[in-house]
Amino acid sequence: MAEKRLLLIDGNSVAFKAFFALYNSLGRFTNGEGLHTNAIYGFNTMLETMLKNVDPTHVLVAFDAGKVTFRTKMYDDYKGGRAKTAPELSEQFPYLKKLLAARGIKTYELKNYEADDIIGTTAKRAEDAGFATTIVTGDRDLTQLANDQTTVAVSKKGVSEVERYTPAYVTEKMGVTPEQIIDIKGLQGDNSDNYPGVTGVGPKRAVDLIDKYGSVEGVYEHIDDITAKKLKEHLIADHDNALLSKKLATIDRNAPVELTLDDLVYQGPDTDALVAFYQEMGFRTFLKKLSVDGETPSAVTGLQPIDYTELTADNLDQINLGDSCAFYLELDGDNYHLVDFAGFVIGTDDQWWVSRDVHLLEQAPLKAALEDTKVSKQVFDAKRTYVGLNRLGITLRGVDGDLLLASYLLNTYDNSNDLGRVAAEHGYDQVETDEDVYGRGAKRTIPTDDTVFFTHLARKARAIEHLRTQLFNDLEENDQVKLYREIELPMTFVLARMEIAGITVDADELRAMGSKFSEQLAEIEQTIYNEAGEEFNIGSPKQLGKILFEKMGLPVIKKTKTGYSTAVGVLEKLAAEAPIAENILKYRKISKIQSTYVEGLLKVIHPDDHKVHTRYLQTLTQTGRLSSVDPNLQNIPVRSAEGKAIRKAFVPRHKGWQIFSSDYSQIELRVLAHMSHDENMQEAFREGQDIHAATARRIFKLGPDEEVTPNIRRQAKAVNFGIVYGISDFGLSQNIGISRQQAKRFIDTYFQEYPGVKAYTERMVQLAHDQGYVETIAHRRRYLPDINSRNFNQRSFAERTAMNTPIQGSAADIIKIAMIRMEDAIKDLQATMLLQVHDELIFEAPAEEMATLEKLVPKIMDSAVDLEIPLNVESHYGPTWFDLK
DNA sequence: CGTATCACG
DNA sequence: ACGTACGTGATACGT
Repeated sequence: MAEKRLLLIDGNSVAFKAFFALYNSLGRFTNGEGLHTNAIYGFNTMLETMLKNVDPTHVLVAFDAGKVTFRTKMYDDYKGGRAKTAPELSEQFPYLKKLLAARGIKTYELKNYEADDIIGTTAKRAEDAGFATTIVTGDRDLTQLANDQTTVAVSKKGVSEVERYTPAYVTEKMGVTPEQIIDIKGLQGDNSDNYPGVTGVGPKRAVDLIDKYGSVEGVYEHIDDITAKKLKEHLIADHDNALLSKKLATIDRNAPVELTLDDLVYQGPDTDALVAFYQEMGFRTFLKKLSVDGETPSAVTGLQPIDYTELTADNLDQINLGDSCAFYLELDGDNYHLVDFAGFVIGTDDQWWVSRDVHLLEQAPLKAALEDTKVSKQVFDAKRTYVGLNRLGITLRGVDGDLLLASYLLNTYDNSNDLGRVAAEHGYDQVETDEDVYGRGAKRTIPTDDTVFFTHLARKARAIEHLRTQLFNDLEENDQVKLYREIELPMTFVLARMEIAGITVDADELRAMGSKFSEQLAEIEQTIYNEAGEEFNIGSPKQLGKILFEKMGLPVIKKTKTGYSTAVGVLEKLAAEAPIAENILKYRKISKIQSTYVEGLLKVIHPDDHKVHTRYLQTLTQTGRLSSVDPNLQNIPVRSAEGKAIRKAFVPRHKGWQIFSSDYSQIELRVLAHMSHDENMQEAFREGQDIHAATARRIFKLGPDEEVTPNIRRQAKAVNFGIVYGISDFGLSQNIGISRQQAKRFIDTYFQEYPGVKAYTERMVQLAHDQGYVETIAHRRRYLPDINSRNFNQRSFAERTAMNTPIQGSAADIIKIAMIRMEDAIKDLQATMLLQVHDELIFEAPAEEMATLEKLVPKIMDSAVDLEIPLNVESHYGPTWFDLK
């Protein structure tokens, strides 16, 4: 290692990168005063890694001085048209400088010059003085500075990871030497810095030309050797542009930088200043890293101490909870149906009782308080708490506040299952995350140290009590109190009871299917090996790709990031000329069913009750739908005959009982008809028409006597789906295998025929722009920050979600309302509601209740909300989930 | 731990 | 010109 090592950092560009790398977590990174800290956090992460890796003797962070530089004098529009820096980022720069000062790192900016030029100049001086230099930047243009003594580390997508550009690596990666980077930029220009280059020359042609002729000047010396006519014309016409662009791209290595290398000596941080800074920013993790030994945690973490009392059988009677308390049941893992209990905390008004012995909860006065509707409980994740207590024989009642639900409703991105995280998102910093206290992944354990564990529990309870008012005020402000009180909170207990009920799965049936599938798999496997001429792992896309496209020489239809695509669409195209493709598809289908459904389900059948108990995640999706895990019972096969057979194993829990199911037909299109007020679409639903056929008549302009063929109905159905998903001509064309132009004509005609729908899509996008979010009929919100993104993809995605979320989310609202009313409606029956699959509810009940359910369930479902058009519900029942008729 | 694939609405 | 359908979860592979 060289004796003198210089670390040079491009301050603006790294901060920018850090800001966007952590942009999705913008909400999580704010300090007590509401200052955003994501860029500072990311920058500091980068600093820690680079300081460790480079171990520099000298450090400098260079910043841009302002908009006007010598380059803007050369070219007025340099960096013109750039959107203003986000205020959430600009506000962080002063603090970034404060961080650097505390770390003992020099910062520097120079009027009329950019950070690049300071770096280029300093790097050159360092080279002359025999330094080894590392430049850190987010901007690949700086790789022009790479040479034997200087490496350019360009930060990758995350901030702490960098790609190190040595001259050899520059050539490998970009196809030219570091010195030639500026020639490339000269020819191709730079969109983000807003200078033009030569028309028609992109990265590919630029590299070709520079490879051949060495430099921009070289290209023009040999201009007559260029045979491509158009290219030559453009080169001649844009000669001035090319020279100017090259100049603009060239980093000035002789800028009047006043700092000498001696000014940059790095002696490490001022620890006191750094601790103070981390505290100001609320950087807990960084603080922890600083406190190696000796220091008391509270001084470092900024956490106030907290008092608590350990409960025992002897002091139980001293508890006084009054009419309201906070409660947190700690479990040793995610699956609350199975995992061990770890302890609990209960209390109010800074009186916290804690214990590891959950059986104390079964005794007076705790059990009574937990079951008393008049003692209002504040919790975090009521469903988890309800199921956990149920295992102890306690029925939780009187829950008034669920912080997790409230937080999710306020912002669907705040869906962490960790109280500490959620608290931090709402600006409360007096509780650590479980990850901080218990560790992560395999290393996660409940601490054996009572003080550590109980302190954390007490802080959780205090956080629940503290945050309650704030979150409820926010709900009120958003007009979401009804959504919380009348939908999500009651829903959580309905779901808890469904999860506890579980659904019976016939393991013998599954095992029998499993052996049949194994035989089939063995047979197909042999056929495939014969066709391929060798044995290989069919389950490995990589090995499969080699066989199909290299050994067998089949045409490559699509590529993925890492190699050849072997997805269904590709194999279907290949099937015509290669029978192996058909067999692979068959193999895939069966092995999917075997591993995910036969083996997967067998693993989670509870040995005592022969049931599976899923967990519905109520605070995960961005639309308000539920999701189902461990196992996922919302994706049990139905579309293929082989897969559907799995449903034979889902049976009622008693002999003589039946499985009963009701589903909304086309609920999303009906919601669209309602929200868009489109008269034509509403008419179709009011008259009970087949909506896809009706759409087909309209977009294909069929006369009254013309027949809707299955094929045009299928196409119309795809267009209807497309509309719901936030249509694009490309997406539609891909889906039904037509040309993009054809797809565009379909969409145009669709919007002519359903003008209300067109207006709806435009209205939702506009709304998202104006208020930053869209809403469902029950005021569920989804924020769409990307709606104003300069990135086309991100913006387009946000626009499609703006159209889709109110539809999908309102449908989710509707079935939730139905489920809550359903519990009450069937309370006198033996029927039990078991599953929800987005637009479908599944029950088990004695055969003699079928007739009742057939009337009752659809009635509750279709009257859940009052829309401008009717809802339609269809019901089926049978001895297993497979045989519904 | 990320990627590809495929199961569902 | 950009490069796409919306919302999920589980499994196997390979780094």
